Amino acid sequence: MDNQLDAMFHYSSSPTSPPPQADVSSYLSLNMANQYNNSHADKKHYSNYEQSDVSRSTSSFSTGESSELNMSIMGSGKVNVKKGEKKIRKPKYAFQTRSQVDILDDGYRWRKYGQKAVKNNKFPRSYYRCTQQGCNVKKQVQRLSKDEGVVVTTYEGMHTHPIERSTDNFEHILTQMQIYSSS
DNA sequence: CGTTTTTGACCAGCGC
DNA sequence: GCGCTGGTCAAAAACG
Repeated sequence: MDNQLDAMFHYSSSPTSPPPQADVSSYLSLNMANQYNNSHADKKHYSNYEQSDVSRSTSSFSTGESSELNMSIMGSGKVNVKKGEKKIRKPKYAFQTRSQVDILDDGYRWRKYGQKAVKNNKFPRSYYRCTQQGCNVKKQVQRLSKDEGVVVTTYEGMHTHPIERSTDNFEHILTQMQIYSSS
């Protein structure tokens, strides 16, 4: 199989603050869209994201461990993650890749914390979280029931620590896909 | 034995 | 207000 790679960048509200992941985009010259493309019967609530915000500047997870502690009580619900923030707008970076495997190693260590089956999709969606303390980066992987070979990876937040493994950039990912595909 | 995955339950938001 | 969907937690199982 020819390792074709179709990557698309969805959403982006930081005009003056390119995330670390952006370097990946530069490699493939991804196209940026201003709207989050959901399935068909979407609720388009994703468009609620504001522009100017955040993100990295506010979070600064340096001592963000408290955020996790706050969520210790389920009854209290989630949210309230930011102490001084009133609204929670987190940028998402959807990454659509053509691959038979959903485990695209980007150099970070992820811990799966949930798996839910979504409607209109036969395959469940997996939720991952960066294992590094203080790094609240989340990632979710979903496969399209229509095309098994298409995997949508959505990154949320940005890492505040160096990658343990060699970055490899996207080239290595491509190599990985080749290996998996080859077998 | 420590860490990650699995899985069910739960909560919040939205639509009806 | 109820039901559906999506997102998260947490306990136990699985894995090295």
